[in-house]
Amino acid sequence: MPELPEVERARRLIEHVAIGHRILEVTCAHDPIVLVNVSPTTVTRTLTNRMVLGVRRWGKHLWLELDQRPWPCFHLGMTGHFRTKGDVPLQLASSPSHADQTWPPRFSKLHLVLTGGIELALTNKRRLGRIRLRHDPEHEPPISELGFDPLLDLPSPTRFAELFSKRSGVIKSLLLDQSFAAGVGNWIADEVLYQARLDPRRHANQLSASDIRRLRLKLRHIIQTAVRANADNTQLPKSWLFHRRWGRKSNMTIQGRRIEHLTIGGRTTAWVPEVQE
DNA sequence: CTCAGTGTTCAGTG
DNA sequence: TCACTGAACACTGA
Repeated sequence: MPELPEVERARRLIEHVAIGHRILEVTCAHDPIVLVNVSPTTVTRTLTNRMVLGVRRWGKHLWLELDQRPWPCFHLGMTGHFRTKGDVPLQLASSPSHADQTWPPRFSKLHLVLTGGIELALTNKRRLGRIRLRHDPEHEPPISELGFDPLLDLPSPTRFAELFSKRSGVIKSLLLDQSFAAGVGNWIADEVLYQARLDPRRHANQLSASDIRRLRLKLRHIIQTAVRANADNTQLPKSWLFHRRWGRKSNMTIQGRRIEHLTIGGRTTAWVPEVQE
């Protein structure tokens, strides 16, 4: 599910419920796909009795800073969610509607009971998420291999243009490349290109200075807007392509203009030729 | 029944 | 080295 804004919401949720609390109990699923090179036993032993000091994010990766290393690192894949048992400000709650009352939830991969009676669970229905242990997450793969985070570390206009001049691939693929821009996923890439009025098939090193300037500002604007909305998609501006990119793929329009679909880099790309060509 | 999906990685090719 | 493709991973819902 998540692109940068959803992961940031998960970060805030965990920060809200876990900072300053100690982990009393850990239940970790036996799932060798989600758990990368680590056993459930080791995860449990590593986390039990630890104090949560911080919650950090870079791109779509999330990790906990504990009072003792190694630290747990998470990637949510397409269907990962953090859920909590107990009251949480509504805007931080995981998915807008989770009528699922069971606890711990279905597809739970990690379940933590913290001091103060708070419980936190990581679910992953489709098992594309990952849990890792790292001594220094920022300086070890996979996080060390990520590019800039558009929210935390957007390059200056000059630097941004430099990055583009060095890449020859198509811009849609470049935006999805996590070693270029960490946290951008399929719908954000399409939204940025639509709002910046750029054909997704253009090559990075053939953009003009003003193309690159628009792209940078839209990247920042779209991510900031989605993060301020706490990744509640219903709150995103009505004018955004986001609201119209899915559904039946025929006869879709935005402001009277036809939405077309292409496959670029193996992903469906929604775009509006009249605006972006 | 089939296929695509708010994602990533790896093998193979040019 | 870089860029691109397709497959794999696993499951649900249109």
